[in-house]
Amino acid sequence: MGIQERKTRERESMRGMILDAAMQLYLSEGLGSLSIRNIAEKIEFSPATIYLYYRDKDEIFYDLYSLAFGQFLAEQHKLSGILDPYERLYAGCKQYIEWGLANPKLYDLMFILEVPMTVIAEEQCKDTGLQSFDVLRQVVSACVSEGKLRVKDVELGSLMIWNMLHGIVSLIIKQRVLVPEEVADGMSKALLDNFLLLLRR
Amino acid sequence: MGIQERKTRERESMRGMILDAAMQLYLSEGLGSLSIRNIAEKIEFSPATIYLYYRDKDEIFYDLYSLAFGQFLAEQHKLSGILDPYERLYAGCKQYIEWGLANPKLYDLMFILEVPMTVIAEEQCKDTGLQSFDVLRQVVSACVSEGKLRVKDVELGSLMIWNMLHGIVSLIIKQRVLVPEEVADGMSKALLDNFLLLLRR
DNA sequence: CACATTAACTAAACGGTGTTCAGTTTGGTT
DNA sequence: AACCAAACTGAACACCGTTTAGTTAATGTG
Repeated sequence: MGIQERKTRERESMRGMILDAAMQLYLSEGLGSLSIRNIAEKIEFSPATIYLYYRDKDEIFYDLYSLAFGQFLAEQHKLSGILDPYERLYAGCKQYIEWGLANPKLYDLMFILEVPMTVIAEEQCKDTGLQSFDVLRQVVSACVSEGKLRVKDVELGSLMIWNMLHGIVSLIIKQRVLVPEEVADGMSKALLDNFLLLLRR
Repeated sequence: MGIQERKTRERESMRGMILDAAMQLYLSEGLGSLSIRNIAEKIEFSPATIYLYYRDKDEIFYDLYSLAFGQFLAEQHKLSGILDPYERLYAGCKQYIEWGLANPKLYDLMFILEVPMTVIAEEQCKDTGLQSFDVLRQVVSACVSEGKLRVKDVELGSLMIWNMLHGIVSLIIKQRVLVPEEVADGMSKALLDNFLLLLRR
């Protein structure tokens, strides 16, 4: 058992090294420089070695996706202490936008890039996505219960909010809304405020 | 002059062939198969020949982007006959979503993918984007003038609408909202209706 | 018509990519 | 010391975008 455990521990640490190198490379050099060979060079192993720990590049990519999602969810979780549902909703939306604008590459990974889903990972991924959406749905549900939102259907209302948040973040990130970086924050906040004002009962 | 014209005509027709082949390849096989070599094979020329008509792959990519945008704008323009501003706004939004869901690859090109902007193309591209946004801004402005929308600032209001539309389309397209294809249309319509109901005065 | 010039085109190469596989090195067990 | 299995890698394959030198075809000119 001890040996088995050590083996899996070593294996996991190697996967961790690979993933770390990949994330560093992706964040600093961009998607174009995220190659198996570059990762290999960074961790000072041969490219072939990576394939002993990851089936293919997609699997690494999926782990990057999970990593990003984990960071995001951790941030969102910090807001769970806010008791008033509407306050929590507002804070969550605000943080969503700010986090997305502050971490465009991670946001890309989570919501924009084609994450090549392995059959195995697909369920897992669906879960991660749903988990995140559930947080939103619950807070919206609470707001509706207190009669604070002009929302008939919780599902549809939550989706609408998410759509708006994603629209704001992704169009700025992808530079379809051309706005100086220092203005983006203010503008997106104004958009959010106006939108939630419409929703508020 | 006649010769000169014929030359440019031939040149343009060659560019057209390349672009056609590229678009066909992109639509049928996806981004991964859109390679210079594949395009060359399709038009039965050597890969090097393509570089006599296009500086690099990015320039082809930018032309694909323009082509997609042109199609989209043509569709939108068909609605300019609708006189009532709110009707026109509603029809435009509905068409935006339907077009996006029906042409996901083209939508990708226009609003999601990193279009590598050449310095020359950048202004042109900004124009195309602004032109499209202007259509929206004008109709929103008209609606506001008639007092039909709860929108204080036309700019912000237009942006908000676009953000919502883009959110709806892109999250479905990128499969972050997992919904069977036949349901997507109905759901997105419900989202749009609910949203515009909030906006309507 | 014959020759010179120019335009159109391509074969081959360079350095990059993901991935595979035969072969070597290494560490632990008998 | 001999063996074995695990860890690792060099070299290759088939792709990619792009460049360059060189060939072929078309044109203009005497």
